[in-house]
Amino acid sequence: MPSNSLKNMENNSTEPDEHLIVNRIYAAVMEQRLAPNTKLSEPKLCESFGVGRMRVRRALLLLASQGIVDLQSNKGAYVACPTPGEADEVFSARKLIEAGIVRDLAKRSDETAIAGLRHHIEKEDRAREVGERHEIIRLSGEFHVELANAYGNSVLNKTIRELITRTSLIVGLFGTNRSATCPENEHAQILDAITAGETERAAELVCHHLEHIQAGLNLQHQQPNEDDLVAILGSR
Amino acid sequence: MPSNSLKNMENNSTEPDEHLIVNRIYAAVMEQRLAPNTKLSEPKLCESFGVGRMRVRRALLLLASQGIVDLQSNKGAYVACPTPGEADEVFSARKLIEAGIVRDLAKRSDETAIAGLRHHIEKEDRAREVGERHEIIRLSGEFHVELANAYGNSVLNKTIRELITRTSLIVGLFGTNRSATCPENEHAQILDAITAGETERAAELVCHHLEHIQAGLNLQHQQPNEDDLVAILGSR
DNA sequence: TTGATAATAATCGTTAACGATTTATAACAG
DNA sequence: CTGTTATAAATCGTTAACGATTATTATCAA
Repeated sequence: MPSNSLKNMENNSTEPDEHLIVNRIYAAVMEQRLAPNTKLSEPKLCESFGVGRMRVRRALLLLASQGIVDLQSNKGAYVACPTPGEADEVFSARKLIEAGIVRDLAKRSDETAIAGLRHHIEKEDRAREVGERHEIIRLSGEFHVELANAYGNSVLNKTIRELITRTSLIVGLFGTNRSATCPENEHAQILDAITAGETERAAELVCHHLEHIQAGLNLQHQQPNEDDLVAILGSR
Repeated sequence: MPSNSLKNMENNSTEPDEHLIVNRIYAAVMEQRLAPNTKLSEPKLCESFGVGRMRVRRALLLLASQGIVDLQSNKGAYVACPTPGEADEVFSARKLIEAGIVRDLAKRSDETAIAGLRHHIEKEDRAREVGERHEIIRLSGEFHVELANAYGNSVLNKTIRELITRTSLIVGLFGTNRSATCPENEHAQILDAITAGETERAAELVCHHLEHIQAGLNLQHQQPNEDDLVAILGSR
């Protein structure tokens, strides 16, 4: 029941900023616990996070500026529903940026960064064995965040995080049954190319990797998700 | 007198969004009419744009999320003062993204896009002849925006616009007397490489171009700008 | 005159309240 | 029973007001 997944996000009450709210929603979208078109009503969010309306409103504005939520005037905030055109743009941008990142990473051959990425891939493998769906999805996307992390540029880091979150929305909308995660072992191949210092091959592998994800989508029939049905049929 | 430059920004009262405020401040920063560390007090902005405090506050939040302004708790909003480390990150990110863009542009060889860029360079040349400082600065930065525009990806477009604006702040802080604009004729060289379809050369030219700008900076002595002096000496 | 201290003014952050629009519910005609 | 209309509830956007903090000015001692 993905419509109740907001309940999982209580307030830690440690951070004064509204970035906490943003990060929580980021995480929920990344793990596909928040489906596209889910309504994010202000009163519900206020209660969930235990903060005033202003904080929630600011967080929603930030999320809207990043294409994660859609603010409809006088109607409210909804988790964004990327169009096929936007999906193209996101993948295109990701290919360009991530190819550049791995190219430079392969040039550097930073041992500790590579070790960290290797460790992450092991975590992915273990999660796949156990079969925790949310965990697999989360780690699968997080690998790409870790790539940007290893590069150590906060600007690109932020952009990539944003794009990966939007990718989660795209996969949630257009993805076929088993396309929610990255094709396995491709991450390992990319890392191998980086480790070997093969810059162009690493860049190509990343591009192909993203194209594989894109190929697993069905951009024609934007499948109406379950939440839509719930909204149409009513919940009581 | 750069401290009064806010006066030039009256409200058009056509657009309902607060993006208008954001864009005005963007433009002012790009043309270096708003120097780093300039205080953006809410009452002044409200009056300048003829809007309520909420709008101004939202705009400032958006600008802060993009690193253009710095929100200091209980003190107010100030035009950001990038550190040398941030400057490095901005240039590094720009090199990666813009190199990728021109590489792909050279691959495509889109006639109309090239014609548009050629036209823009002509405008730059004319402005240089006339000697309008603000105009030169604006067009010089805008060429890079036009590159992203030609690529036609709104995601990269937004990111590049953000980075170029931050570059204006960096040049304003660390730039030497005549380093405010891009080295002339380098834009033309880049476009020539794109037109000729020389992908790698175009990418290298862009990187070198950005490195030239970076080389014209003096990251050691962060020159205290005039506005600081005005604030110290008082204005009456 | 210079420096420190106290009082005043201005600004910021937040909360609460109000109208406006939308959505849900209920009543009713066909 | 279906479709429509009218009422009621809920939500959103905005404005106004209130403490709290900061900046400025004025006062006074050295």
